Amino acid sequence: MASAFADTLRRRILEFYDARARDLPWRREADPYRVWVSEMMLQQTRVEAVIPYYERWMRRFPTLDDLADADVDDVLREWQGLGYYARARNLHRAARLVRERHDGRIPADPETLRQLPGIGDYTAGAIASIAYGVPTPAIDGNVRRVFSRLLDDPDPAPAELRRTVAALVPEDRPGDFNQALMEFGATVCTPRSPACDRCPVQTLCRAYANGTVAERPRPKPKKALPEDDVATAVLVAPSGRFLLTRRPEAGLLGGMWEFPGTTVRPGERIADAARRAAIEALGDTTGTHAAVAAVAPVPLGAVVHTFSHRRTTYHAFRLELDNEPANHDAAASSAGRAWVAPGDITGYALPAAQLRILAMAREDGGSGRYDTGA
DNA sequence: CAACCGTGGAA
DNA sequence: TTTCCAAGGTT
Repeated sequence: MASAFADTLRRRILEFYDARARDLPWRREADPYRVWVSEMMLQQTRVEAVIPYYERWMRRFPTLDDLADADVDDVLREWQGLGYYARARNLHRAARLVRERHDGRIPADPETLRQLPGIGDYTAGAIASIAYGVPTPAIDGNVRRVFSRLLDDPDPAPAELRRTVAALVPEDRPGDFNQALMEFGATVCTPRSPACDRCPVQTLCRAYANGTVAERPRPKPKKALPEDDVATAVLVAPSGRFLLTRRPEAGLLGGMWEFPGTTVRPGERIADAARRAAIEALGDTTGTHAAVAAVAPVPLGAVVHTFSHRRTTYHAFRLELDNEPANHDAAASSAGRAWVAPGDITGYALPAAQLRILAMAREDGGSGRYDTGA
């Protein structure tokens, strides 16, 4: 139906965008690489949180070649604090794939984009429409919410929603239209307390007419967060270096560095678990097991951290070795283990909770202080 | 398809 | 303090 509804919606949403669009760093030029990076960072992440990361990223990796040439550890270091670290790993891997399979040119076709790691339906549509002017929809949480209200549908079916939006995307300004819908959802048709009194499409909104705006879309039932306890060992050498280990690529915080830690077993004393974490992290090749076993773990305190799907309490302990361990080389970091001098810590990508543990370790200052923490 | 995957700001 | 949840993707 090439209806009055469609025409009015297109016109008013684009008028809104022309008048109210925020001046965001990635909107200054439609370079495909810049659009791609911004869309990856914006996945499940607020605009305000992304801006400083985007600016820094573009100074560090100005082009796709700069990114493809970089080590994954440098990429993760740049992503540190932004969360969902698989995004950074996927972006890095995809950059190399683009160079190998697409002659270094980011594809314009949504289906081709969709094949790259980290790019799903939304991101493929966003890159194609914004960077290349391809008339294809880009349906994110904002767009879903906007149409849930416009149609007064508590739970729009993805396939039908896609058809609906696709029929509305204008041939001349597809990227602006997609961004306009998102901008509208983010600044006017917000999840809580939407600004219906200054809504440019209020007269088109069935939920507004029915008084159901606050109930659209229907929220998903929330699940309780599992909790666990992790004993963390801040293992310090006489030189002041401390041990970091790299997490496996798959799973939580994949590829990030951390102080050695282990989940506390039922009935196990937390200090014993911390010592066990240190011993397991040192591996079989070192002769320091006995030394670790003889050291008394000094409690530094606890850090409670809420992830997307679980709450973890890190119980941190300082363990000071009497003798300097052998392998100090940075080359050892390839083995996923590194003795790091305090001044070199900025070279390692650490998750938020680990940075808090590091701060506690520095406050404690070392030998002789016995802060039992919380 | 449901679970997994971070972080921090707002209410 | 707790709850919500944000320009989603992968398995």
